[in-house]
Amino acid sequence: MPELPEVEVVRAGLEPHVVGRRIASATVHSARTARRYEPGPAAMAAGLVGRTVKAVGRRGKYLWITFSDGGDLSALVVHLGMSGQMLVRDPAASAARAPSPHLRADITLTPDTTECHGGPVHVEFVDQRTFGWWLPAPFTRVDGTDVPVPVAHIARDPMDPLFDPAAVVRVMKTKHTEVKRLLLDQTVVSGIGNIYADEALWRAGVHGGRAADALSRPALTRIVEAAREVMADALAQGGTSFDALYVNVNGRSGYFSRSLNVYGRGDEPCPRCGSPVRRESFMNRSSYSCPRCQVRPRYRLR
DNA sequence: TATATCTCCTGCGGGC
DNA sequence: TGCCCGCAGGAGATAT
Repeated sequence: MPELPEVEVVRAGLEPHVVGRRIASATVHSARTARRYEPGPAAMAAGLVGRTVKAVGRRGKYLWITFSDGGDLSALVVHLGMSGQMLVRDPAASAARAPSPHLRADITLTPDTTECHGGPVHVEFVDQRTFGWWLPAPFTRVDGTDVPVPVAHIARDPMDPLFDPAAVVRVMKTKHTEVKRLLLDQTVVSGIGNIYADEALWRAGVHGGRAADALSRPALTRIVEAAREVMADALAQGGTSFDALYVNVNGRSGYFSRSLNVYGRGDEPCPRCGSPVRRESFMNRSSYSCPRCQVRPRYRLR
């Protein structure tokens, strides 16, 4: 599932192929991909044609393409959801084969600046489970940084140079809710999904069901630092992949799933103490933890 | 206002 | 073999 490291791999992979190129054609095949854009998929596609790409940005799990010509909608925000892929193809190769049944949108770009080398490229948005979306949007300034409006409510992620772990800990300390819930709350700290939340909590030795306001500041700091570490490690290995649902722009998978300590390893021995990893239901999804290293609190919130 | 739960969606795997 | 059900989970909407 694309979390921060996976989205960063996609951003870094996309950037050299699209910056300096102009969108020659665009098609948004799925209304669901354009569900957040009121004018609809056809209008979205029409609005993209002729735009020149200046940069590819990211905050947390949100990706955006910035256009150099300004205008009202100067970014295309892309969220990969659970299964979205941004695949860079050779246009001739794309034309020669049958499109993916899960192709939701695609654009063809041609070189527009002298700094841009090579020929046209084709970018496909493939999304099996259709939780992903595209949304053209203007920029706004938040906390001294320009971000697209749909990203304005998203907190800085642990890979952001201006990320402030102490500020995140201060916010967490005020919340009377499970600490894992806060790790998944993108307005508190962004980029963390179910996999990295479980891995960070395991590294910090804290059960995700503990109330954030009942944890000490050092414990919360340990969790936030662990989240940063685990995502940096994952990024170094090209992201996590369990199946073909997460791939980079070339369609290749990352390797970090081999380094996961607890996520998806129910009943397997904890790498630290050997106790069988426990699987629990949390927020309608699975949580994995070590019963010895991460003692479950006696209380239950609510 | 803060927190918790529901809903959207598709494909895979297991059980019957 | 075929059908049904549970599971996976990000994030906005809705409920408490």
